[in-house]
Formats: sequence, structure tokens, C-alpha cells
Amino acid sequence: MKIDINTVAKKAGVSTATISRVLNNSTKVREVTRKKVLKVVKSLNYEIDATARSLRKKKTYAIGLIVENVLSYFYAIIVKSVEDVTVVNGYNSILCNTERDPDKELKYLKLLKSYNVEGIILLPTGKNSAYLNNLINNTNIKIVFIDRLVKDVNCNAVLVDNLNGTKKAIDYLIKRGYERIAIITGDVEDSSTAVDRLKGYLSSLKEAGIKKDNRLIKFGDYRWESGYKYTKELMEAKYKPDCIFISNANMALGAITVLRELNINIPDDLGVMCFDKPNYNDLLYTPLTCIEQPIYDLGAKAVNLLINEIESKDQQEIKKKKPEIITLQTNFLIKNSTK
Amino acid sequence: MKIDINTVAKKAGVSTATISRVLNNSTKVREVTRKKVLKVVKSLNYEIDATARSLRKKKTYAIGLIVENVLSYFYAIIVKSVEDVTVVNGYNSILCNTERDPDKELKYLKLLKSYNVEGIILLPTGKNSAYLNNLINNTNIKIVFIDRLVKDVNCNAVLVDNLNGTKKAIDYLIKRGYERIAIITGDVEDSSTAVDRLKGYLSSLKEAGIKKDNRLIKFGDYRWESGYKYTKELMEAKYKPDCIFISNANMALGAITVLRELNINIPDDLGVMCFDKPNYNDLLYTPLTCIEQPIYDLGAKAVNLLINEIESKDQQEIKKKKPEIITLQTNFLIKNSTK
DNA sequence: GTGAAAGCGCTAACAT
DNA sequence: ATGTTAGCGCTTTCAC
Repeated sequence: MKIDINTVAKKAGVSTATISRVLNNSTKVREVTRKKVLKVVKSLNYEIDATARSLRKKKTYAIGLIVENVLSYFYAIIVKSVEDVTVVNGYNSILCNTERDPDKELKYLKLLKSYNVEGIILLPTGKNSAYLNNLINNTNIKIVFIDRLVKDVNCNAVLVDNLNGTKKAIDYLIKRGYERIAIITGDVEDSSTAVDRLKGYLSSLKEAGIKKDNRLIKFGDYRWESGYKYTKELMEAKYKPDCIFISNANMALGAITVLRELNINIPDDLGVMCFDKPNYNDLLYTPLTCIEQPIYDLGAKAVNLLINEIESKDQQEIKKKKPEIITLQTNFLIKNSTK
Repeated sequence: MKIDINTVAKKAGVSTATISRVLNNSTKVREVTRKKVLKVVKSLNYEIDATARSLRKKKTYAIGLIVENVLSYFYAIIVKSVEDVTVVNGYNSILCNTERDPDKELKYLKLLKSYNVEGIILLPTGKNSAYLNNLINNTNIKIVFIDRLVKDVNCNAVLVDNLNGTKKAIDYLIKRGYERIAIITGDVEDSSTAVDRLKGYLSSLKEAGIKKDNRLIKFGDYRWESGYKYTKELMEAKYKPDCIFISNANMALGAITVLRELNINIPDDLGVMCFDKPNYNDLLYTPLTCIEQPIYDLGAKAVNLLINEIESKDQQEIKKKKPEIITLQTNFLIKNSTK
């Protein structure tokens, strides 16, 4: 029933080795033979069996991509860029969504190993460092982190300059006259991104001689709900901020939702700025002053790093050399959500 | 170097067959043996080789998902729902983006066949009917269309009731007093969705005794740009609509962008309604009256259909029975973009 | 209940 | 330039 290489070989009157050579673009085939084979291949609608080929070649041309959730625009862009660049290089990507659940992440890491992917691009939950080190040390699977690092795991990464991006943002807010700038950042336990954004915030305040005030610092989880929740907390407290800096777009959208419910006018009553540009920012009822990230590049560069490693001639060398960490710069966008 | 089933067998002091039995939950293993094997498996961090297993079992537990572009929220939801339901059933999904390019679609169909996926969920470009029929007739790969059909290809599908959804929308607009309702629909050549939405529009007009006017009918491509372009055309023409019905969210966002540029007020100067709810609709400067689609369900139901077919005992029966087409109902949301 | 061995569809080393 | 054949890592049939 299934058309395999034997069927093709028989019909073409040559051996399977020759078919294989044609299919793998070996030069050691006479032009006449090649033509004949290709004709038969086409006539039978034969497609090579990737499973068998992978097993034999020990090469799958597959990489895994683990993100949090494609429903977020940020991750969707990464998925798209990774796919684009992967395909251009003759590889395929397998997409996994962790939902920020370390168990799911672990499950997917194992799955991808089992699938013999040649590399993994990981937007990490921050846990699973033991298993990650196991992959790095005991297998040939290359790993590149994207957007954030994992404690105690040394490997290549492509990041955004969160520290300086945030510093520039807070400096701007201070210059505009804001005095009680609150921040809603991510979970500093799990995310190096959240840590750096908080650091940038604190550093700017310090330089301006403004004292850190814990009432103005909230730790969210980068989701809409936590932007909503902590903005509400901030605005219902006795000591209120005059401006809120929010560490990502999803939380910022939660924030402006609740601000409208509370009838708090932006920017008259409160300034709002965020890290990461919301999708269709200009169509929002309040386009947000924000730090735009080179998200597509983040994914594209990660794939390039990864494939370079995979295809490197000198695998010994690769194991030894220390991790390459690429840091991309951000872009400042001023809208009317700040005065 | 690589830990394979032989390594495990040797260390456990049993044959590879026994290891395999344990790993496949065969009942014919003594409890003591099973325990012993599992211990060794764990201690070696052994993960089964999915490639080898697939080749031998002729079962990959993989399905392909082909959509247009994850960057669109509509497709992102489908990707998410398909992954969710796929994983729950013990399968994995391979994501492919066609960018609406039939050549890319064909390439991916071939790739997925080569990967021995057991089924494909396809949001079709509308071309490639010959190859699709080849897959259906000559391979064991099951196919389910999602969102739209392909001419001359009979297979299972999960659709949205575009006709009635649109009818309800246009009926509403007429009842609200609009008299020159324009439509920007998709490409009726390629998309059954666009055809049905246009049909619903025409049918409502007819019932209300309003004559079809070609000046008010535009054919876009479901992308932001075409919403922008055709809205501009409509509003710069001599004969202008008093309301525009737009066939999807992306084009609607393009539309409201240009309407603002042209200083056309919604809904005072012009009513706007669309099929499909924009992401964060309520945060837009003009939340749109729209038809909400059960997108997550679309994907979830497609996976269920597909896996049912894949796992059906009676494969002969499957081949014979006529395609199942599930049509999901829409939801009407009234906002202030219509008077 | 367990082991030996064949074979899934392909590639690559070796032979001619 | 082409063919023969072993074997990638696993599962499954057949013996015992």
C-alpha cells in the first residue's frame, strides 16, 4: 500500500541506494539515471519517510520552541519569527506552550528530547535547571534561552536590555515631573526580566534622589489579571502614585481597564507607561507611552545562534566555549498616557 | 554515548523486549520486573526514542496544523485550542503557517505527509484540491478543514455559521435605520467564508427590499491593509455608505485606523460593524459592534473529529461514510460603533 | 512472563 | 556510477 523507496527502485529499475542518492542530491549519479528516478518519484507521488530518514541519519532537522502561550502577542511574534527563520534554514520547529507551568515545561523538554530535536529555543519558566543541565551535559541537544535566563544554567541566550530600557523610561517619567512612580513588575523569583526591570526602576529613582517606597512596588505575573489587580490596589490605597510603570503589555491592558472602571483619567489623574508595546497601541482609547522591544529579532537571532551551534564542525569546541549572550536594545515611544 | 534500550536492558539484566513491554504498559510483566526496570530507566534518565518507535509502530501520535499566520489573534486562538486538545489526547501538533500562499500550503502538506502525521487540521487557502484529494484517497492521513471548505474536496470540517451570523448583523443594521450599508468581504474566489458572509449580506438586503449596489461591495483579503484601503475607497467615493460591515477583525482595525485619519466619526458620521471580535475590543477608542465567533471551539471540535477518525476501529467504514460538517453558531455583541 | 530475532524505511560503507 | 548489505532504536511475533 504505502509507496516506499523499494517501490520506487523497482519501478525505476535501479537499486534503493541510487534512489537515496538522487533524493539526497549526491553527485555520484548519472544525469540520465537521475532524470529517470525523479520521473518515477513524481509519478508515484512518492514522499520520503522522514521518520526512517531521521532514525538512520541521526538528524531530524527539527528544533523545539517552548514559549508561555501563543495567545499573547509577544509570544506569537516569537513563534512567527522562529518559524520563519527555521524554515529558511531547512529546519522545522515544534511548538510547545508551558502556560508558565514548570511541570509542563519539563514534560515538553523530555518530549523534545525523545523526538531527537537538534536544539531547543526556550522561554524558560525559571525552574528545571537540573534537567536543563542534564540536557546540556549529557546530550547533543543545543539550547538557547530567549527573553530571560535561568539561574545556575549556562547557555546561549538572546535578551532585551531590560535594565537600560527601564532606566530610560523612569528617567523620562521623573523629568516629566512625576514624583510617586509606582511599578508593577513580574515575578522576581522566576524571571530575570522582572529582576532587571525592577533594578532599572530602582537605579533611576536612586540617581534622582527619590527614596524607594515599598507601597509603590507590586509583583505581578505578567498576565492581564495581575495588571488589573495591582493597579486597583495601588489606586485604592491611601498613599497613591501619580504614575504607574507596568512591566509588560498584558498587565498594562489590565491596568487601563480598571482605571477606566475607577474613572481615573489618563494622563490627567495618573500617568501610565509600560515596557512592551501593546498590539494596535494607537487604536486603544489611551495609546500608551512605552518601551518597544525588538521581539521579532529576539526570535530570529535565537534561531541563528542555535543553528550555528548545531551545524558547527567543531562540536568539541562548542562544548567548551562559554555562553554567548546577545542583548538587544529597545525603542522609546511617547504617546499621551504620560503628561 | 546515547542511552538506548539496550543500555537499559543490560543494566536491568533483562531483554530489550521486556523493557519495551514495561514502557508500553503491557500487562505481561511481573510486578517485580516492572519495578526493577522503571528504576533503571529513571536512574539513567532514559527517554524512549520517538523516531525509532514511530518507525516501528507506524504510529507517530502527531498531527499537523496548518493556519495562515499565528500573528492574527483568530489563528492564535485556534493554535492554542488545537494544542490543548491534542495534548490531552496524547498527541502532538506540528504548526505550519501558510501566509495564504498555496505553494507554501502544498509544501507543508508534503512535509506533514513525509513526517507521517496521522491527521491534518487545515485552514485552507482554497487551492491544492488535487493534492488534498490525493492525500485523502491514497494515504491514511485524515483531514479536517477548519473555518472554510475547499471546492471539490470532500472531507470533515468545522465551520462557523457565516450566513446566518451575517444575516443577523445586516438585519440589525437595517433595523437601526442604515440605508446604504457597504460590505468589505474576503476573497470569494478562495474562501467559502467570504462567500457565505456576502450571501448573508445580500439576502438581508433583498428581504428588506434594498437593491444591491456594487459600489458598496468590496473584496478584501482579510488583512489589515485591505480594510484600510477599501474603507478609504468607500469614503472617498461620490456615493458614500452610511454604514460599513467588515468581514473580519483585522480589516475592521484597518478601517477604524483610516476613518480616524479622515476625521470620520463613528457612529455619528458612519456606522461600523464587523464579523469577528477584535482582541481587547472594549479597550479600543471605538469598541465595535460585532459578531463573535466560537474560535476556541472551532479548534477543539476539529481535533476531536480528527482523533475520532484516527482512532476509529473500522477504517473501512471511515473511508466510505460521507463527510461530517459541524457548523457553530455566533454571538451578537452590541457596542457604540453603530447608532 | 521472558527472550531471540526479524524488520519498520531509510542511508552509507564497502564492493564492483 | 551503481548495487549489496548492515544497522539506526525500537516493537512484536514466536518460542519456550
